[in-house]
Amino acid sequence: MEIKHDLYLGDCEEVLKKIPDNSVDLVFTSPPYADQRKNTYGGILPDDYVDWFLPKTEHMLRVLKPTGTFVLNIKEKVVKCERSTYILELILAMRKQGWLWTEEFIWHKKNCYPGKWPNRFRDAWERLLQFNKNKKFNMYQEEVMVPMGDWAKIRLKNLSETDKIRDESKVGSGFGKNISNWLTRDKAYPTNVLHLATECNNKNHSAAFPEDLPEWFIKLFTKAGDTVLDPFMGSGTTNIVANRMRRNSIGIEILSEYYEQVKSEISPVELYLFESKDKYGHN
Amino acid sequence: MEIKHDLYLGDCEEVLKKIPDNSVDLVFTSPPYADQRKNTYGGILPDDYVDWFLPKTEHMLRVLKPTGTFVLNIKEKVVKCERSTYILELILAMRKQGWLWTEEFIWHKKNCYPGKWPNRFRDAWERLLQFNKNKKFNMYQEEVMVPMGDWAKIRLKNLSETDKIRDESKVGSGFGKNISNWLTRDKAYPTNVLHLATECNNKNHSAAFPEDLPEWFIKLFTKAGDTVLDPFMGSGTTNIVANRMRRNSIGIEILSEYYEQVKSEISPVELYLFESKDKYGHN
DNA sequence: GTTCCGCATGAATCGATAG
DNA sequence: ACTATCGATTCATGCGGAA
Repeated sequence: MEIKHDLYLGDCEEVLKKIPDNSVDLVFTSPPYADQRKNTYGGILPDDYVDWFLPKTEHMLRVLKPTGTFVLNIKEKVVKCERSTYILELILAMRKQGWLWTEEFIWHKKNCYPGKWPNRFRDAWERLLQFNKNKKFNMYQEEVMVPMGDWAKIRLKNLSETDKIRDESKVGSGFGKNISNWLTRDKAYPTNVLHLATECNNKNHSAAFPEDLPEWFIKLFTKAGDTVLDPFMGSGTTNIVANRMRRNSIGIEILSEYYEQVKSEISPVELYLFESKDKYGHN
Repeated sequence: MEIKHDLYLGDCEEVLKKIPDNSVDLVFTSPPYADQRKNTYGGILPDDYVDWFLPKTEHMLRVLKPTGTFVLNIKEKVVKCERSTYILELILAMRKQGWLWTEEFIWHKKNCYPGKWPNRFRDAWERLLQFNKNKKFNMYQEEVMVPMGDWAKIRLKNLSETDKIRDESKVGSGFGKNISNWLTRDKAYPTNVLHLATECNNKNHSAAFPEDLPEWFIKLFTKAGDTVLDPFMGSGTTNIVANRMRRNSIGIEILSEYYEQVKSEISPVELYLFESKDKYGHN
């Protein structure tokens, strides 16, 4: 299997025009938040954010496959003692553009930024907005299952014969139903709340998010050989993870410093021998 | 100290008119969500929700003291494979009404509703939207501090194996690493993410939220003798907790069944002897 | 007094079936 | 085509009775 990584230096809106329609399986990105990272994109004012962002999502909508997903990591900051509303407005505007707002995941940052203020607590969560083109999209739920709670071990350890027969007793307790399903089960599906530390165990560079974050969504929404796009590449976490997971990736970055750094870390083409038990594939 | 509880039977918009301006320290409520509770509250359509709710928040804005806070517990449901947007629109509309959207807390429901669908995971969080009249408002942060030493001991002892695996599956981040930090400090400020389980009452009596939820916000935003209002009282959790915490309360409920039940549980006036070490006061 | 286990019950959501 | 109802699915928690 051949995995490619296309890294572009330039403004994301311009570069996106070069990418063909319906060619991307997952867009995962964390754009510069309003008024943040002033040095890179010049610091977009909260009031201007929607107008600045919409032309870009227009292109993302075009390049995304019908079965693909767009995951947007973002969190509004506080301006004059209030949460900014530009993300709410962005969601409404993107729906008018044709996106479906499928879900909002919460990233709970277990070790969030420290600080103390008289009128608020530390902000320990960010939004992960899921958008789609269609109601039907690819989702590989089994890839992100988590160990089941301990109660299962304790409760289902020694089931009596009557418990197994309880199928018949129509007391819809839910548990009587298909108890046999539970006997073999040691994993549960996760929820829409993700518990991840913010730790960027990167060597030196500060990434906007930990590798676990793109990894989780790449596992969930793509399979090996698919294509992942990050139009605001930054230090390239998404692309590096995609490479490790044998997904093709496209990265766009406006700052040559970041661009060169990521370029030096990822080789544009990697060859993988066919393996019947592909760690990240779905065979 | 004399604590009063005024319970009203009737439509919340009508009853609110009787309540004087600037008389309430905290509004904590969980209104019927759109399209939910059809059997009891008739079920407001998502498209009609903002228009239905705004006249009520207009009154809440009036009755709230300038230093007071409005906490709104709500979560949009899925309609045709998409999250409804009426809450986003409500926030924008309330700001035009004069509210400040100060913060959004997350209630992480550890035991959320089960189920499995091809295109989404279980919804494990709800919004707790904080609105204020002014940038300056009362906030008693010390009252909700988490006792670190004890918490760490208990937490570590009771920590299940799966918690360890689920949490720490990541880079050697630090489960053991931080223990020493916990032991040295007494208390820590919480964040804007609350971890509470929903109450699963085996009894007849069902509440929309656990008592811990209003308790936390009552501690945070009021002191003993202050006044708490819940315009959608339901089973009266907010008022019952307020009573226990020696806050005056006002409850409004449109269904006589709920109204009578709560009325039988709370006496309208309670007298408390002065105590120098008031468990819930701030002396 | 503990610990253990049976059990009911959730602000759910989708797809199929019925009017 | 469009809405209304119903069945199937799923997991964590606290209560209460038993050991």
